[in-house]
Amino acid sequence: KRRKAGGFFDDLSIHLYPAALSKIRQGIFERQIPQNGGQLVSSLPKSGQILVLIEDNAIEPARLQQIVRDLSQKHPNPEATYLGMSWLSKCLETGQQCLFDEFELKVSEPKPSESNLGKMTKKDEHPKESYVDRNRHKFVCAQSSSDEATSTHPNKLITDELEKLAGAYKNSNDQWRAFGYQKAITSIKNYPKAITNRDEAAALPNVGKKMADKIIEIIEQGSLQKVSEVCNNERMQVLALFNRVWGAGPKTAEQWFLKGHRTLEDLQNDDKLTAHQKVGLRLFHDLDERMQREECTEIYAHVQATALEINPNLEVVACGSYRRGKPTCGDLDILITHPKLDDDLEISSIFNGLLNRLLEERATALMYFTGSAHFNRSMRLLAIKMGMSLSEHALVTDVVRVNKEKANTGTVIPTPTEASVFEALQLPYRAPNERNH
DNA sequence: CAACAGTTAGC
DNA sequence: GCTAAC
DNA sequence: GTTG
Ligand SMILES: O=c1ccn([C@H]2C[C@H](O)[C@@H](COP(=O)(O)OP(=O)(O)OP(=O)(O)O)O2)c(=O)[nH]1
Ligand SMILES: [Mg+2]
Repeated sequence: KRRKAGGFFDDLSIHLYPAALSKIRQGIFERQIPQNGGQLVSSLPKSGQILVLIEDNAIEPARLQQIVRDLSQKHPNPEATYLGMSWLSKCLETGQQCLFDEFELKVSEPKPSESNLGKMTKKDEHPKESYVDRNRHKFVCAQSSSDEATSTHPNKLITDELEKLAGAYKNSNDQWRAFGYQKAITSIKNYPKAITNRDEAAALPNVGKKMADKIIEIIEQGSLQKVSEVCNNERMQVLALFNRVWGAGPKTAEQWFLKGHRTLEDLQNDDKLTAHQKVGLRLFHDLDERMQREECTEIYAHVQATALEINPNLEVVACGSYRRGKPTCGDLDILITHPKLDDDLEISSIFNGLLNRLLEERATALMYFTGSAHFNRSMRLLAIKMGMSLSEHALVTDVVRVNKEKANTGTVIPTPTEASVFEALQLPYRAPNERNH
């Protein structure tokens, strides 16, 4: 492990560019470079000699060129040298600093024949559908939510059992396994017939081999062995209870359990609660219940009236499950905006700027706050696949992601209405009550 | 084997 | 930076 | 957990 004197990377500053670089290779290189005298640089400096290493193993030359071009524009540094990662591999193999020669990546202008214009004509000749165009209909945001198929559908026994596992995994900090279960459960709920065999199950979207086996076990045995193994123990029961405290999640629940806490009373006697958790405990039973829609209507009327007394021009909209028409609501989500038309010279330019944003962001904020959460995640995932990004602030296009990180933040698409957001994503419009996913 | 949404706030 | 919330 |  000790740093060798006279290593073959002595006095070299090296940056590993993460695009297309697997975590395993990255780990190896991050250990090897300092061991041989090199200096790892985590961010790109504006000046000074630096070697920028880019994965060139199994990557299209055009993509490689694009990365080099982007880098030299975003982090201009005349003393930077761009090299393929294979140079590093060769150095490590041969135990010496190899010549840059064929490994050096030069910044080149995109060839006119490869430009967008060229691509467009090529596309027109072969109107092959893109991945997104072929799969857009599979996103839940492209479909209307089935109005409560959830309580009556023919595979209820199966989804009830799987939901127990999904919840257990969520409560124990296995969010992605829980996410996988949840997607499978949604597919099963939308399937109109009672499932009878393994292939039928595995044919459903987001149901793989392991899930299909579980489904068959539930059909044949009436229950799943795994459910009792995972859920029926003190730890899981206590985690489920603690996760219902507002302000506590899987991590805190686990800590509390390890500290020896088992009941809400134990928690109340803990002197290390956050402000949120104290509220969560005090209102535990209140927050655990959902309100009737009618109660929300009353609360909304009160909030709206109060807001309008302050400024009669305010727009006050009830969002969340209420706007989606649900008969019960966990809370009431209210979006307040200001329908500003012209800059008001009576107030500061900073405040005018904020009011303009309130107007520009109204539709994306309304989309976000109306949900459901699952619907939002689906629509945001579709945006990613289309090279865009959707948040409560804006829909942005031409986003370039390098390993999920945004390398280019893109351009805001104006979206004056909810319908314009659906349109930009080439989705059929869905009214709020069709977003109950 | 990486991705599975994107943001804000408390501590 | 981690954790939790929306 | 499933997918590409
Ligand atoms: O993880 C989340 C949680 C919420 N939201 C959005 C969608 C959701 O509809 C809205 C309000 O959140 P809330 O938790 O109140 O959900 P809800 O849909 O109103 O359901 P509930 O009846 O439980 O309040 O915020 C998200 O985008 N992501
Ligand atoms: Mg709500």
